[in-house]
Amino acid sequence: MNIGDVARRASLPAKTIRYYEDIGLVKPLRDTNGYRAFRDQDLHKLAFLSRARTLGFTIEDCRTLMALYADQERASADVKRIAEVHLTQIDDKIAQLEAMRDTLSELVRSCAGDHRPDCPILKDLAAGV
Amino acid sequence: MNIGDVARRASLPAKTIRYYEDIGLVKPLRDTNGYRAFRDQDLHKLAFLSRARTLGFTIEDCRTLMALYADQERASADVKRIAEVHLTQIDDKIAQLEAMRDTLSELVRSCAGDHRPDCPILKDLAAGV
DNA sequence: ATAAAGGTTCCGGCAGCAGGAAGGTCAAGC
DNA sequence: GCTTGACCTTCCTGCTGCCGGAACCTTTAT
Repeated sequence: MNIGDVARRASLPAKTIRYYEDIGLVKPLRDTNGYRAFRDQDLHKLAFLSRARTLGFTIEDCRTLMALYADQERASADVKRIAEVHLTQIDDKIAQLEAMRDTLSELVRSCAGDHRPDCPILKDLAAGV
Repeated sequence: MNIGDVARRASLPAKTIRYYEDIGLVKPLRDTNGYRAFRDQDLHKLAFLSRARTLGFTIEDCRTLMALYADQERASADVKRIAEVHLTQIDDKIAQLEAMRDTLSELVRSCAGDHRPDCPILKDLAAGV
């Protein structure tokens, strides 16, 4: 398979796949013409990556997860721990965004949004020092 | 005021303040020794920036918001529009993170997390192609 | 023969800073 | 007067996870 094929099948941009090769996440063979030659195993890894990235795992997490996936002797506890830490970070991020949203939506609600200069949003921003 | 003073008062790292000067958000004077000399007006701008960044506005949004703040002829509608767009982006981001969280928490819940290799999390990740 | 649609490498850039090197400056204490 | 330590300065690199584009080669179809 050429890069275009795996790109379509793994739903990843070709650019991203080249980058993943660069950082050693996947190691396709090479045809005599210099084209990357992907095996099923490579496609499988890329699909794994695609899914893991969709779930928000960092590239480094992905690297670890793939190593665990390949290791028949792994303990599911190791996988779970990574997912739990990641989950916590997601929760933190959500909380942070919700705090922004709450403040912002209140400010937006209280702003007339007309031609006049008076604006509670700017007032809030400038309220600091 | 030196950079350390405003850093403390605006709760911003000195590094960040230098960066803001670099990109033209604030223009402190200079003492004869080369030190930045911040006026109250500069401090005020930095506090404004600090608050706006806390609410997640991009630097470019901040630039626009500060211009509107300075413009006595502004229409509050212009400010509100920026805030609304930003709010929408925050909502999108939250929705995306919640989707991740839902999937992930279910996977974490279903994983035994013991010494055995069997792991629903990895199974999900590899389920693609 | 040529053109379109693939592929290749390499370089630069994005946001929003942080870290660190190498050095100048200032106030206090001995 | 000298040192110490806390400031300050500029400059350069690096982070995450790619994307866009240039300049060029290969394959396939007409």
